[in-house]
Amino acid sequence: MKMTKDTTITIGKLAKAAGVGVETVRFYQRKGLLETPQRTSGFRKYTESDIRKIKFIKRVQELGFTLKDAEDLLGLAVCSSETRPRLRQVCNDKIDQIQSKIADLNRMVEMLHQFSQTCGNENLKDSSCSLLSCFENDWECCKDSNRREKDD
Amino acid sequence: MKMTKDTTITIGKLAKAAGVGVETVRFYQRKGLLETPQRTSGFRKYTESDIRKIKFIKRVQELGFTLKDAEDLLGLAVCSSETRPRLRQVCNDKIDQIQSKIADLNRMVEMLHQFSQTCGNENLKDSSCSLLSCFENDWECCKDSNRREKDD
DNA sequence: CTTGACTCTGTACCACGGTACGGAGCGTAT
DNA sequence: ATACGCTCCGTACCGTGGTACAGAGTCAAG
Repeated sequence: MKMTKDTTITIGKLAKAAGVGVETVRFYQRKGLLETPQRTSGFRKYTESDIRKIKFIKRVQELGFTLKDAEDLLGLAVCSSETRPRLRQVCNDKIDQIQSKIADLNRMVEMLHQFSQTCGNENLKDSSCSLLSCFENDWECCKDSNRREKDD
Repeated sequence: MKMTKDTTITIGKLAKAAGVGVETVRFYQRKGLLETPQRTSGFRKYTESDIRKIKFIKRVQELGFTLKDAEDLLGLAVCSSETRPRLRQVCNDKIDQIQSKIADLNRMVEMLHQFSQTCGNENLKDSSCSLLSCFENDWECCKDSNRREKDD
């Protein structure tokens, strides 16, 4: 069955197409991530675009973001001259956020590589290694500098 | 006060030093992330290395990993010829995991940049943009290919 | 030797992101 | 027209990662 722009589907079809449970769809609606759909005699009617939205949400989640983040990003999906400045802001903030995360992840991979090479070496005597101290030496993870403080 | 290798501190000092709540420390202990500490007349005794561990856990979490992941990584902290092969495996799996996440995040930044440039353009007429379709065109996020299937 | 700050245990509660009912109503195929 | 499958709604429950008590014990300073 070819799905056109106007084809409508029920919640079960939507859920299946998007790879989630029916309850999840209703949950997203309650949370405001999916707008309240049209109904035919009480049954929710969905379209292709809802499938895309849900898949989008799931991808965003997989990348370590929250449903709130997903909502923000979905908010970018429709923009007008009114909303544009605010949306650009959200967008740029998100980019910064992601890039700093990428940098952190890269450092983490670095450390794991290093660990794998030095500590995974059969010739080293036992207990001569510690991932923790690897991190300490080269990664700022265990120092207070340049991390957000939390002194009340 | 200079903290030597043998200095012991109470749970409150530990929590403060690591930037978490006392309850969190006890929670990590219950979960097995921190081993059961020595006690003096009922009070838990901690050392510098516990501070490092907790900070490590928090960093790992910030990068989008679970406490279980943090536990695995902490497991790498002490290795012997016995455990080494298994630890290398955990380590390498984690590297793969992180790298695939980095790749995804990079694609996401790409898309947001693109969105910011095309849709953030004041000269475009309203509603001519959609983040969702940006993603659809260039990112595999909304296609089923090369993603884990979920058909039961 | 009292007072105050800390610790102990256990249990309850919280937000997030769902998942799983039960008891209805609806819609289509035979 | 009746059965079967889907949908409705509400509410309850789950795992994760904490947070917040209450009521008791301990330690150190004055």
